[in-house]
Amino acid sequence: MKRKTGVSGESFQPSATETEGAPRAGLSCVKRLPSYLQLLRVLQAEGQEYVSGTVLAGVHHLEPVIVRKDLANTGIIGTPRVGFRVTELITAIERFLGWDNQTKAVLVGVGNLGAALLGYRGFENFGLQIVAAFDVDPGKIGKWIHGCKIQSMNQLAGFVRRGEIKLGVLTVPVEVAQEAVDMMVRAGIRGIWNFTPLKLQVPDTVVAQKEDLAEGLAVLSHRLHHLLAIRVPSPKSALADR
Amino acid sequence: MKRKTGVSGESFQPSATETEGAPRAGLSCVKRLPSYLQLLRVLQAEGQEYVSGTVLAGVHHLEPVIVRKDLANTGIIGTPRVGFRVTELITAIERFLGWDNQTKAVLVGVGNLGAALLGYRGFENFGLQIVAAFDVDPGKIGKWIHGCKIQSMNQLAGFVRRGEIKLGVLTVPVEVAQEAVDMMVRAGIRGIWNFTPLKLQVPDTVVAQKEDLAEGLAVLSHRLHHLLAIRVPSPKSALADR
DNA sequence: TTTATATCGTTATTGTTGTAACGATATTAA
DNA sequence: TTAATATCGTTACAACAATAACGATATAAA
Repeated sequence: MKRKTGVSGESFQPSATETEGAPRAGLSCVKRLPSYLQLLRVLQAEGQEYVSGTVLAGVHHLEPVIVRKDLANTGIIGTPRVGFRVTELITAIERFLGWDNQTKAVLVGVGNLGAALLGYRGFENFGLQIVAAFDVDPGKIGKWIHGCKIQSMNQLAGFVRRGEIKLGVLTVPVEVAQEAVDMMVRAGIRGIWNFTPLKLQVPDTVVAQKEDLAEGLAVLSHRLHHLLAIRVPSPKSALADR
Repeated sequence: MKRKTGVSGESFQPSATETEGAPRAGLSCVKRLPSYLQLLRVLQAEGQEYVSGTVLAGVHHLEPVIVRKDLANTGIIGTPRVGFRVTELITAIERFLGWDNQTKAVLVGVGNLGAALLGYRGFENFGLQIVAAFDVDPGKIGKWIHGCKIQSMNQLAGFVRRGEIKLGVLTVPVEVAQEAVDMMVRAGIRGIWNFTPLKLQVPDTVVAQKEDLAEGLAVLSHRLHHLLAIRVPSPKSALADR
């Protein structure tokens, strides 16, 4: 196994800013890892012991080499002609993403979206465990939604400190988003998953990740627009294919 | 047009691999446009007549030149020292994204997430109008959610054909996702906004856009992981900043 | 044993996206 | 009128991501 330290291939980044050791994977890699993980869990359940990068690539319509590079970032090593050990690979990806231990999180803002996220079981697969929900609406406080008691915003800071919660899900109306964020930051939250369309102001000791549905919709609209413009809309052709 | 004495020649322009006219905007551009639009609507409501790319950039923490390039893709032309006319800019972006006319859409799968999306008012700002919802659960069929009647999947094809619906929102459980998609495609749906973690199989007369929450969460986890690893977790420091 | 082949890991090349630089232009101020 | 300046649009350059190419290695077949 070769261990080149700073060759063009993989280590971008002005180096000195990062901590040693980690090859600093690209963003696109990080985004693809969960989809591998999802499939790997299925394979594990089926009792598959090994899986090749080629197979992973096929399912997700990617080039095998991309998969191999992505996986290399997690530190795993495969064997030629065989592939990767499924259990090992799951562990490697989970550790790389910080999903090896369930991360406790609070949810702020129990509207339509907030309630839906509380009810979403899938987060357990992504190392996320929403342990409490907060809102300002007296009509909601005290009620239970999907096994989670809704508490007053006044109780946020205490709860976060006591539980050493590091992660917050932000699903409040955009008008009060920054205010809510300030409270979360003061309470000690270090990462915010932002479902509002606002660019949040946070100190650089906190990371904010914006989840913007409009982005995906824009891409879809734009592509659909082109598609409909290019090919004459003929319902027949859509039928023929599969 | 300038004539620089470049050594490397002029083989740089995006060159017309695409259908005539459009300079073929990048994906990243398309993703940013909605956030500009959101702010522009606010400015319009405030009665602002002009806005500069610099201001737009400042709000979203982007470089002004990126904004100018993005806007250039929509075909708008600004005036130096003044900026862009707000109303014109809104129109240009909406037309570019295909949001100038409300696009009717159906939603398939009224679970937690589906119901939440039905209740989300914001889509009207994105040219999207969900006009019907479908599910297989007899317990849900016939009920109304957020002003939308839930219908049986058997009624999907007829409804889509009669209304000439082109867009579908997919919020079914992953196990039945492909099956639902096949029905949608046969009915004449041309664009699918996919909220399941499955890579859909669609003919190339249909575009499928995957909306993957796990992606964003992965990025957040990974960044948070690094942040917590680098700086010693000290609640004090988080307080100090803003 | 030898050969064929699927797959791995790495490096090289090409393409796409972001940043920097710069001339052009409209408003404001001297 | 002239000078200063903010902003626009474009081009040149740099950083990142995807693709292509290639040697290395483990299994299977001859």
